[in-house]
Amino acid sequence: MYTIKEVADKMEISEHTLRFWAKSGFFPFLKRNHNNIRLFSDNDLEWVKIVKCLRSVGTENKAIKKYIDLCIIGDSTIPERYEIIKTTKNKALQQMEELKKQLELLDYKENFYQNLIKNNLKDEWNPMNKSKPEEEAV
Amino acid sequence: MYTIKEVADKMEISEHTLRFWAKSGFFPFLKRNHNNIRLFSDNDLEWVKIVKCLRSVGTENKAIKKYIDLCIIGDSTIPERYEIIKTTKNKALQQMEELKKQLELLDYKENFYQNLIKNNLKDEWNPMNKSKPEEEAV
DNA sequence: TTAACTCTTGAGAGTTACTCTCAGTCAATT
DNA sequence: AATTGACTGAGAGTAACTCTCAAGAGTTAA
Repeated sequence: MYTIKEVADKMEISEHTLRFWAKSGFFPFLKRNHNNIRLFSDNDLEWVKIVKCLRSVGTENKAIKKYIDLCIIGDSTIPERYEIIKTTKNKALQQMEELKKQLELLDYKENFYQNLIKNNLKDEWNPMNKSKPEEEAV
Repeated sequence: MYTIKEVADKMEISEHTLRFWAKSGFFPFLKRNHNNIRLFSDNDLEWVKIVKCLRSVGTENKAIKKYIDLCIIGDSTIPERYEIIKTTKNKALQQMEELKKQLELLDYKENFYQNLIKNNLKDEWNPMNKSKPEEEAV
């Protein structure tokens, strides 16, 4: 059993966020001790993991709650949960592609600046820069 | 020259967001026509591109404004801009790793549900499920 | 054993970055 | 002349945190 702080450290999620998620109903089996303090079981950690996963792919909290509720309902909702996971996975793959594209731009910019620095900031008028250098030097 | 709607379509950013970014000072050279309507040049599109890139990697708007301002100041800020790009790139690479990790979990879940469905939802008591199936079936 | 320190709690205010609504302007079409 | 459609700014609304605060336990140090 783990305190909220331990879970926060272990999962790299702030205590605030964990409390917020708990209040949102994301950890339906989370128990408290006699002092009203939340104690996370290993099973609760699995819920934290899946919530973190869904959030990191941009799933809205409302949709996460829906998934959690489907889990609680039980086996009859397995096909629906399967669809949600598939959709989420596709979203993640799309994000991967987008991130790759942005990394290409960042690579380009990195090289661009590196060259300027290597040449002692003197090639302001390389082909990248047209009539008004300061407008182009994005 | 492009209207805000054309840019919105081309770049897959909402008009609202573009106006919000414009008001935030992210497009310092953006001009208007005689009817006060924003007209984006190809150069303005480059600014949209870099802002979209920085945002998609989670850079705060305040930090983006700072980068834009450095661009406007000119050549003396090249080393600083270079550092920003490098830091941003590292952040993007980290996000890539995180996304890969989450994709593994989603793959696992996908297979898990697929198996349940293939076996007509009958293997509720496979090793994944302990004493209380509904608590484990995350 | 009292004081200091740490961890936790809930309530609620504050923040970021949109996102949307609305009333109004303007140009072009019917 | 009336309608349509793109655009405008101001400002309200929203999601998901993020932070502050006062209060209450338990642990440790003098």
